[in-house]
Amino acid sequence: MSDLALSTVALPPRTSEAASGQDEVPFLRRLRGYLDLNRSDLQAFEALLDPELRIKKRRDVVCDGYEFKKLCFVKEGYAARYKVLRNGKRQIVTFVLPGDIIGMPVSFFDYAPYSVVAITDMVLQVCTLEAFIGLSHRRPKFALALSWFAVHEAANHAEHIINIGRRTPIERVAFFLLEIHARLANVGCANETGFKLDITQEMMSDALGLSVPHLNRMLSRLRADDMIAICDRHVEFVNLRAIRALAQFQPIKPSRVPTLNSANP
Amino acid sequence: MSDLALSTVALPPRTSEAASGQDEVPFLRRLRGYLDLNRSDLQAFEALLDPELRIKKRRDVVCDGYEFKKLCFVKEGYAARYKVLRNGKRQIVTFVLPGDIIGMPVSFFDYAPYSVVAITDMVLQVCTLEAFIGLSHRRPKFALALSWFAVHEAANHAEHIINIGRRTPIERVAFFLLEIHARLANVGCANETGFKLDITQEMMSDALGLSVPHLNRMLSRLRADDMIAICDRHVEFVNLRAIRALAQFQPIKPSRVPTLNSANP
DNA sequence: CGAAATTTTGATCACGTTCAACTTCAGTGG
DNA sequence: CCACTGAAGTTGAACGTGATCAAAATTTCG
Repeated sequence: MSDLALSTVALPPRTSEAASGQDEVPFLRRLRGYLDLNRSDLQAFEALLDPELRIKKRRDVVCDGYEFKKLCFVKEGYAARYKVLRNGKRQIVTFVLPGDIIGMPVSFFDYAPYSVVAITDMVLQVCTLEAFIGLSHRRPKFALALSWFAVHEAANHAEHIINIGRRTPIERVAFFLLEIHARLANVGCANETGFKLDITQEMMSDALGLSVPHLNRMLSRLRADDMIAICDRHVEFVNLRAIRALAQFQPIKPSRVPTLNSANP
Repeated sequence: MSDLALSTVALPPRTSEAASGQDEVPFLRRLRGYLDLNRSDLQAFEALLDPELRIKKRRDVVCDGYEFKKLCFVKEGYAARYKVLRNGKRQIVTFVLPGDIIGMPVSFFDYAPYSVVAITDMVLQVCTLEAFIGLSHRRPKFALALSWFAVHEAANHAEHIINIGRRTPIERVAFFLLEIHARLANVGCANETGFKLDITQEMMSDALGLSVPHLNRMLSRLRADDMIAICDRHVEFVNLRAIRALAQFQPIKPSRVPTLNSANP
């Protein structure tokens, strides 16, 4: 519970409440998975943020080929990072979930190499990349957190590569569902055995490199085999053990940033 | 040869020479693509390094499931990061080239999520992850460099996802060759229009999610269509424009770390 | 030089794409 | 309230691509 009981403890209960409470924003929850943040860190971080930004479903947040230099911490909603090829085919590189950062990696390039589209209505906390860099110089732990973030992202991508490269379609779909569930659970947006899947089958197929009909058949088969149950976009894992075995799913999560005897310049 | 000319030595012209010279180690070349390093930075970095490590071809450097907490900066040689599935199929997530870091991302997990095998004999510069973290606290620019590194890696993975997800086999192979070439060229290990490809077709097929025979046919076709020429493992792009068009290849490289008015703690 | 690894070629066939039609459902205006 | 629209999900049939298996040719290496 009280991961931050150690902060400084100046204030009575408020701090620890907000610090570890259910109502914390997903991004900070994610950060706390990587390292400890004291109250001063939090204040410094929050000082960077612009007012909350609300994005409508279906809006492109980032456009392939245009400059974009912001970090948008996703508080609510889903997005998809994608690219369309000449032949009209679209590949979704990854789904951006609460606790993820839109602008990672696009803001690290002169021109965004991908587009990002909002799948649902979204709420974002925004700061400029420059501001975050500034913070990183003053408090290196934020730079390290950024590294951990990026590494985590790379590892997720690696899993995705393995998934579409060498798994059969049925395994691929199973793995995908488990992965999304794990990522949502990691930021407190899913329960033990199920989650809300606000993603159309067309998008899933574009993420998994399958055709829509075939993806549909695979989902049907998972249902027929009593692995999952779907009721208006809520996915429930009926037989978690079985589907994990099928997908050969192993949850991926980076270790914490090692804490030395801290900053001594 | 004189990669370390810059180490202690207080000589005037040597420094700037070594700083941008052809003979610099690939990793530092890579770093310099992200940000400026002064002599003091270099010394601090080199102080972390263990003696050079030589690895024999075919050796596993990292083993899936075991702890590994080092950063190995590749000076010479190629490696492959991979995972094998239950059915015996292997997916190569990415090839590790000079200037890359073995241990990224595996060292950021409690247990390595992938294996890494040396494809050729290798020369590595090694330090512990902890030591690098320490340096990052003292000099935040290294933490930022690490972020840029990880982001670059994630972006390369994203390209790989797009490649195997939505490109046809022939485009896939073409893209792959262009990508490897670009990455080698970025650290000075390839010439304008060709490069040494020390990777068996079996490995390529495991990276691209194709069968060996089919990969072979695609390579033949690229040769027949006068896109490439291969002479004992040296690939030459005969018609660079054509193959780029075929692959829809766009080189990917992160912008530089923005320099504010620098560290003011 | 012999053995093993790698590349190349061929024949067959299953799998997943493609294309098409149909269903279901939510939203909208007459 | 119902007809209309468009998006999303579902099902079927036919086709073609790329996997699979097998074997030969070639190269690499001990």
